[in-house]
Amino acid sequence: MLSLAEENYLKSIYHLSDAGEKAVLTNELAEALNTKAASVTDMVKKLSTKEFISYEKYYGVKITNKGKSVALAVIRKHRLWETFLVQTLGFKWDEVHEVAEQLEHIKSTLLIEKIDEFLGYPQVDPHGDPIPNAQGKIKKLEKTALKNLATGSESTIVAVKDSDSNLLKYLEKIGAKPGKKLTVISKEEYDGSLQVAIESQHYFISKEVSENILVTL
Amino acid sequence: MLSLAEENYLKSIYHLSDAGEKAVLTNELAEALNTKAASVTDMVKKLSTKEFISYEKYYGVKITNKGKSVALAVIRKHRLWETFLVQTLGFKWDEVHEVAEQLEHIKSTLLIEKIDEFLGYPQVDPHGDPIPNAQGKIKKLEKTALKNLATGSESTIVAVKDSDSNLLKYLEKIGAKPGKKLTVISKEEYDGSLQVAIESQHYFISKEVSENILVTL
DNA sequence: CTACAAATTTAGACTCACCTAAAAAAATGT
DNA sequence: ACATTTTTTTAGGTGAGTCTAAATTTGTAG
Ligand SMILES: [Mn+2]
Ligand SMILES: [Mn+2]
Ligand SMILES: [Mn+2]
Ligand SMILES: [Mn+2]
Repeated sequence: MLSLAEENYLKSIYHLSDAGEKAVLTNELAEALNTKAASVTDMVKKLSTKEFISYEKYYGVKITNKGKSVALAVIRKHRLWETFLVQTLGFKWDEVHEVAEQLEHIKSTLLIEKIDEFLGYPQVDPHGDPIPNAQGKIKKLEKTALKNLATGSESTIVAVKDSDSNLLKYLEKIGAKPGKKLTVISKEEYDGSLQVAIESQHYFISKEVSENILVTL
Repeated sequence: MLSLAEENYLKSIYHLSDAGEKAVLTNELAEALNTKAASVTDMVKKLSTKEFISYEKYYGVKITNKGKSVALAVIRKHRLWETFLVQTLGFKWDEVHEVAEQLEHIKSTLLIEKIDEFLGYPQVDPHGDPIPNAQGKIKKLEKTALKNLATGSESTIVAVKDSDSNLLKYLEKIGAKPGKKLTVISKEEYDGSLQVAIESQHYFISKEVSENILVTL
C-alpha cells in the first residue's frame, strides 16, 4: 500500500512528464511538490526500487507502467471528487481542488466506483480535465494554451488550470468556462497580453492568464 | 492542526471515557487503538501538553472540553459520512465503517456542512448512533445493552455496534435494525445466551451479540 | 507487611518524510 | 579548454509515531 507522499510524487511525475512522455528533473519535482531537491532524490530512489519509476542519476526520472497506473488512479479519484463536490454538493469550481487533494487519497475502490456511478460516469471534471476510467484509460484532448493562438483565430475553451482559486474566480467572472467559444482579437508583442472575445464581450487578458486557458487546436 | 493520530486518540479517549465521564487507562487505549502501551504513554503526554486531555501518571487520562470538541467534530464527520455512504451511495451498513475511518479525517468545514445539508440534517447514523451537530452538541440516548434486559421485557433497538462487519451482516439477517421492537423470551444463566422475538420471529442470541445491541430502557 | 503480579513508564531504537550544508557532477560562457 | 554557475547527490540530522526491553510504580494475596 502506497503512502500519501508516494502517491503525490507519482501524480506529480505523471503530470510533469506529460503523461509519461518525457523525463522529469529533480528540481522540477521539488518545485511542484513544495519540497527540497534533496528530499526528492531520497523519494525518487525509493520509488525506483519499488519500480514505479526508473531513475538515472543526474538525468531524471521516467514513470513506469506500474507507476502510471497508480498516478491515473489518483487522478481519477481527484477529478471524480471535484465533479461530485461541484455537481452534487454545490461547491464553486474554485473551492474544490484543495479538498480533492485530500479526498484523492481515500483508499476504497468501492467508494470511487459508487461515486462514478452516482455521477453518471462523467467524462471531464469541472475544469475540463478528462477523467480516467476504472481501467486507467484517459482520453487525451487535442489542446493548446490560449497564448499560442494567432490573432483572429477562433477556438473553444477545453480546460483551465484548476489549482489557482483566484484565477478561477476571475475566469468565472469573464465567462471563460470549458465549452465556451472565443476569438483572439489582438495580441500585444510587448508583454504577451491579448484581447479576446467571449460571447461578444471583449476582455484584455494577461500573458499569465493566457497560459492557463487551454483551447482546441 | 491536529494529526490523524492525535484525532484518533482523542476519539478513542472520548468513547472509552463514556463521553468524558471517567478516566481512561493506558492499556485500554492501547487495546482500542491497536498499539502498545509505551506508544500510548508518549502520545498521551503530547496531548496533555497541548491541553486536549489531563494526564496523571499511573492513573489515566481525562478529556478536557477542548479535547471533547475535537473528538465530537471527528465523530460528527464519521457518522455523517456513514449516513451519506448508505443513503446516497447505496453502501450496505456493514461496508461503511472502515471507509468512514478515513473520511472522518478530511479537513474542510465547508465539506461536512454541505454533506449535512445534502442529507437533510440526519439525527442518527445507519447504526443508530446520534450525530453531533456543528456546535458539538450530541443527544445522549437512554439505552442499555440487550443482555441487561429481564426475561419477558419488551424494548426497542436503539443502536448496534458499528465496527464489526460480520456482526452487522448477522444482525441484518435477523432484522435487528434500530427502531425494531424486540421481546426477551428467555435467558440462559449458563452461557448468558437468550431467546428474543423480533417481528414475531424467534432467535437464539449469544451473550456476545447481546452485548452489542443497544435497546431502550 | 511483604512478596509477587500487573500495569505503566522510561530508555533506546526504528522508519518515514523531510531538512541544511557540503560535495560532486553537468552545463555554460568565453 | 577551463573556470564558473547550476543542478543534483550525499552526508548527517530532525520530528512524528511507533516498537521492544528494562525499570518502576501500583495493586493484590497471603
Ligand atoms: Mn484539482
Ligand atoms: Mn494529493
Ligand atoms: Mn463507524
Ligand atoms: Mn479514525
